[in-house]
Amino acid sequence: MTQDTLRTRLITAGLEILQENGLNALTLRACAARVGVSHAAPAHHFSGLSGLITGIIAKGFTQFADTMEEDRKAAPPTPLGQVTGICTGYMRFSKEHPALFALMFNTSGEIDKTDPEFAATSARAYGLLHDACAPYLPVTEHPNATEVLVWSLVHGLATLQLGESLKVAEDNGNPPTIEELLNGLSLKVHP
Amino acid sequence: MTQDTLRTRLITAGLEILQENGLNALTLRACAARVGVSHAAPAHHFSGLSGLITGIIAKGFTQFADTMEEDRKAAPPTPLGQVTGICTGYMRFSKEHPALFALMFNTSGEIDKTDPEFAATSARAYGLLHDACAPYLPVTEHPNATEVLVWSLVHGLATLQLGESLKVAEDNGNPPTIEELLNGLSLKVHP
DNA sequence: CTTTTGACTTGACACTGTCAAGCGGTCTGG
DNA sequence: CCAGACCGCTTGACAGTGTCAAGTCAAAAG
Repeated sequence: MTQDTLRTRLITAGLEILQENGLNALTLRACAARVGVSHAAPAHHFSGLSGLITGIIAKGFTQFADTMEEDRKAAPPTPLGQVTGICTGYMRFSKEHPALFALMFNTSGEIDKTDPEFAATSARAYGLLHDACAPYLPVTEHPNATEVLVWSLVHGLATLQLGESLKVAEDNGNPPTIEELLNGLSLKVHP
Repeated sequence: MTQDTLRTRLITAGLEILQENGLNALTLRACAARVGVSHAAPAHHFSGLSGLITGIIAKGFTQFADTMEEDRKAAPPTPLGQVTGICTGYMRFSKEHPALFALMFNTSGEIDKTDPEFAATSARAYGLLHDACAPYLPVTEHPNATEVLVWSLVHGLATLQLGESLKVAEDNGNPPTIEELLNGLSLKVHP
């Protein structure tokens, strides 16, 4: 119990630090200090920094999936409405939690992908996108082509927008929205 | 002269460390040690670690543009051939230099975007993609919609593939290639 | 009541980036 | 010709990081 609450509190502290002070402020010692324990306490609940990060990311994927599901439920029940809702939630999460989003998709490899909690929460997030793409025909002969297309598109847009890379392409105002781009794809539903 | 060569050698050392030992091995002291100077020598040529990283990224964008241009020149001179060549080079660079690619598009914000060398080399890379998309009609009413669509798509695919996130969507073998996905977009050329 | 277990602390270690001071050449001004 | 300033670089220190070993201390177990 005490063990479980400290573990949970450390993850919560990490999420708060991420939100308030950004990615490079996320530190084992900072999490411990925020919770009010010694700097070595986290070692009894996580396998080092990478373990804590894995726990934070697992929790992050839950929030991520919640955000996507929220926007999906508020969208019209048509195939296009559902996938647009998922992608709108995808974009919204990346803007509301930029540091967490960057950490979750960090390719630096400091994350234990065999962690069961991580596997479960990330699978749920992927399942939402998968289901939203299911009504559509594959855009190529590859069976998963449509979901890979949509996922790559929304993820690339979120990442580039977060890094402000897209600003060079915005000679006039804002970039196109994910909703506009999805409309432009003219996806065909399964007959 | 000596100043310029040490600056260049530090950037080269950083690129090598990135390639050989990954992102978290990239260190001011490691770069200095590899070149054979003291740990404080880099401070005379870069404004701290962020300055060195900016220099490495600037050089990285040159290699990035070279890779894209190389594949574009080897592709058929049709609009679809050219944009496919650019995107193939984009994917190839991300696979051949994963750590550098991750660093270049790191949203952690430890990079000085006002650096003139960075601005120049990144602008060249963007220009290649921009030009390859120029023959196509915008996919929405937004004038830059097509290049944002293509850029997001290829960047998302590269990033997700690098982080091995796409593996959950690959029930059967490999994911669709960027070439297949571009074909599936059915982009229309300007009349 | 004693023992043992486990959560947590304390203290140390190597490593990081950054800063101040100093050294040793080279170039300049007289 | 040659003192003095300058500049590239070194040395040494500092706070901060993750990680490990040892110790503390209360609660559970015998």
